[in-house]
Amino acid sequence: MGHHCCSKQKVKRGLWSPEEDEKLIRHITSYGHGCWSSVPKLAGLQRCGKSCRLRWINYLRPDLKRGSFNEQEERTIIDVHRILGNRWAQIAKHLPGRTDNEVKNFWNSCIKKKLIAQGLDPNTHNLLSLSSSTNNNKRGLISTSASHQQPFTVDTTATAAAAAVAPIISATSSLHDQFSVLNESSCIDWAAVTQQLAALGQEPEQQQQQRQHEVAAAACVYKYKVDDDEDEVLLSSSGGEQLQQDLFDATCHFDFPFLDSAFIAPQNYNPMVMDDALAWDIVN
DNA sequence: AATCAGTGCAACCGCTTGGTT
DNA sequence: AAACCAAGCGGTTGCACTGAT
Repeated sequence: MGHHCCSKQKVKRGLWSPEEDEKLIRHITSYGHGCWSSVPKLAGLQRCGKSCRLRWINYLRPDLKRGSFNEQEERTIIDVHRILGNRWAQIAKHLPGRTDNEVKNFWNSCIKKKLIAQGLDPNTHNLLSLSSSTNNNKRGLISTSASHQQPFTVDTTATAAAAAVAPIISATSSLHDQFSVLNESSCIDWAAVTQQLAALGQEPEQQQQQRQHEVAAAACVYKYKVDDDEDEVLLSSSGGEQLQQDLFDATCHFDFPFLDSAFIAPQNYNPMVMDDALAWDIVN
């Protein structure tokens, strides 16, 4: 089966030779790539434009960082994946010098297994035992973020809230059965979560910090709701007020806490939506 | 030494998105 | 509005490499 994009041409497939690499590098550094479909002809390559583009982006680009992922990068991938799901290109944007393909491969070959070994569902980041029940819920809190159709869909039922907060609580070992953080009105009592974190004084500082960031991230996701019909983000406060903003506006100006302790860019983000101010408190 | 299974990664495929005509 | 095209994206495949038997 040939490429539909270049079925007319006789194109080479498979691994690239050093000579082909050199031709592509020479061409792009001299003239830029312009229209990719014209690159093979101009560069003297018997490849399709798509293949050239991929080779350049994933392997030849000079700003690529080679070598294995470090601990910080791994942490970032896990944290961003928890929010965004399998949106590799988006995740890669948080890792300078890394490509979506690289992140995806690293996830599939390494991180996934680590999470499973830790008893976590790599798709939902929930405990494996909880995931089976929440998978039936089409609008699970963080789990549905794996679908790029509705990346921030939120289920505000108590079950979903419990599922969301479970990995955070369970990860703090002794708090396994502390689901009291969920109050009767089906909302997560973030202040209680914070209090319980504070009780973890004996936890190593770094671990404590990580845990706090996880709660902050979960708190943020909890605040996002996607209106299926309008394709807009509703940022809702627990008081029932709603602030509507364009999806892109909202996400573009939002700094996830695990990436930067400075957290949210206040000039672009309305702090009123963080009504219980957990995120501000625990980070600042 | 030969074979086999497992793993990691580069590359491909098909679909979607966005821009242009 | 429809058709077309290029670029981008995520899932999947294929192959080279490695370690175990």
